[in-house]
Amino acid sequence: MAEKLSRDLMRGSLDLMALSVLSEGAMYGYLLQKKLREASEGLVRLEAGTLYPLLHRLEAEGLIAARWEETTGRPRKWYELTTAGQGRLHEQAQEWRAYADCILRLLQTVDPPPATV
Amino acid sequence: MAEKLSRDLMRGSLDLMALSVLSEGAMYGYLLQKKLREASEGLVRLEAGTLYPLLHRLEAEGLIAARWEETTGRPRKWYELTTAGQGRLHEQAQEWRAYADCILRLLQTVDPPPATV
DNA sequence: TTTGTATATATAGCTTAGCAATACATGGAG
DNA sequence: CTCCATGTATTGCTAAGCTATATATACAAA
Repeated sequence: MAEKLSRDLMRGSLDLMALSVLSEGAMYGYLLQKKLREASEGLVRLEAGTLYPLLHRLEAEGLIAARWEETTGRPRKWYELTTAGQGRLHEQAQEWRAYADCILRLLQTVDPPPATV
Repeated sequence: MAEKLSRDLMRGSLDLMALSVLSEGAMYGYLLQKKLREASEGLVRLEAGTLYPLLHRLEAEGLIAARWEETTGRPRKWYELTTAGQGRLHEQAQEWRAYADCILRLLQTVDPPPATV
């Protein structure tokens, strides 16, 4: 299992990651947590104290919609992307790519990859 | 001029960016601020209230060393990478690349680029 | 039956990074 | 002389992620 990323590195990208995973389809929190951990190969491990406030915040912003499912077995709160959430996802994805390009360009001058002979 | 990145996006990467720019050579704060802004094409604009506490923090961690230069013109505080700082720079650069790979992989499934015909 | 564990959600409080606002001082241009 | 870019610094605010804690259920093991 890869080492977990530092908390500050993930800051500001967790919204994007959550929206991204949720774009696969409706999901409840605990499942999202596991999916994100698997999709990131263990790099991103959301703690419960991060996960639920995050979901509440996204819901308050109207980016995801929640629905309790209490009939089948254990009660779970299912979330899905709203139209606004899909829009935000694409915006943030684009911003993130620009951001990554910028940093990777910076790092290139610092830590050049081994010359290809 | 490109739009400034959201504050949270940069969080956790500013240390890396500062160390990265400082790896070009000794520099004082105000110059670092400008260099980073130019190198990022305006995406990363450090505010003074971010810049100086950041430098103090890096110095307290022993990653950069400071020296006042008061003889020539305006007094300036020059910083340069320590050996520890160079090590940290390479560590964080590697961590950052892993992080970027992870997110870009996530985004790929979400927002596939237009098919190349 | 009881006990333990993974599942499932939630919140209070702490820490900390980036920022706005403010302060102070200097060099050079007009 | 005045104004502005330069140059460093600090106080206090905000907000995100985390730790710790709380609560409750399904299921398996003893």
